[in-house]
Amino acid sequence: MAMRIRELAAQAGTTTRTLRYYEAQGLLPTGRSANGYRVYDEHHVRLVREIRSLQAIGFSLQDVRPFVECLLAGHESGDDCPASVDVYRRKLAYLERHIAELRDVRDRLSERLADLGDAPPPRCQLLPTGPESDTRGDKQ
Amino acid sequence: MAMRIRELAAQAGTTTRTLRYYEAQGLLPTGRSANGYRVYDEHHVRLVREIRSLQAIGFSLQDVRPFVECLLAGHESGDDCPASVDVYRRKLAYLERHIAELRDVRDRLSERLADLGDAPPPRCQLLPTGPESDTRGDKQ
DNA sequence: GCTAGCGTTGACGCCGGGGTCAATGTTTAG
DNA sequence: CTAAACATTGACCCCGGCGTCAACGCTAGC
Repeated sequence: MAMRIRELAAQAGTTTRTLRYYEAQGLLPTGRSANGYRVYDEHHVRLVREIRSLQAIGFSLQDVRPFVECLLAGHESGDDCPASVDVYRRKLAYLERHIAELRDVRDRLSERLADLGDAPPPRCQLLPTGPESDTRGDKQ
Repeated sequence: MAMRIRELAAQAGTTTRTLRYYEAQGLLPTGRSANGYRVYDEHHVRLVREIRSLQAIGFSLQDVRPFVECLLAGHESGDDCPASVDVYRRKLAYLERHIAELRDVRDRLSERLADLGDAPPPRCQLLPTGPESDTRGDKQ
């Protein structure tokens, strides 16, 4: 089941550039054949898919690292290791905080929107209407 | 009440670099005195504060543009114009979608975390344990 | 032998919102 | 007169996750 980079990209649903980038980030241990070509197999397909799905959930590549190392250490699932679970938990906590904050912003925003119907807009010159009508006498 | 860039930065709680950047983005119409120095007044303080507070809510500088133009058009509040209200509404819609998505992710994540206690981890070689133990015979 | 289509590395570009430096000009206080 | 403290413009740097191009090597089919 050996394959080269283009094939892996196809099977994992990504690009060759991305795979080389993962490798450069230390997330994708890669064998080489005699001519220097990268060689992969179905385990790599699984690994890259894992990375991609974690990314899709919102994990950065740095977040993904523990999962990868867990898989490379021989565990069947990337989240079989405490470091990965930690990442889960931190992400979860971050999500809670973030969701709460966004809700807050949303509430304030919808309140502003609701208030907009009430107050009539009294005109008033805030700035001299633009840079072109230069009626400033700035002698300092 | 005329002031120069450093003073405006202080009053608006930001840096001179940021003010120049806003100006380059067309968000801060700026007068010049005879020596070429930028000249501002209290209206600019108000304007920059408006920009900053909108940014703090999560608006990009592009989002902020309609508010600025609304103020420059002579309205008392930046959200007195339909374009600004539109930005409000789009942001609100975006927030709803985003919050829903994050909640979804959070739920799936906490479910994964909950499942981790159940299944015992059966060992299995996923990849050859690392790049250094090169026991591959890839003659292709 | 030649071309097409793979592969390799290296390097630059992009996006947003500025930080930071450099070289130069101006004003002001001592 | 001079130095400090301000101002100006221009340019490069940062972050993450790649896209894209250049210049080159390998291999297959005709």
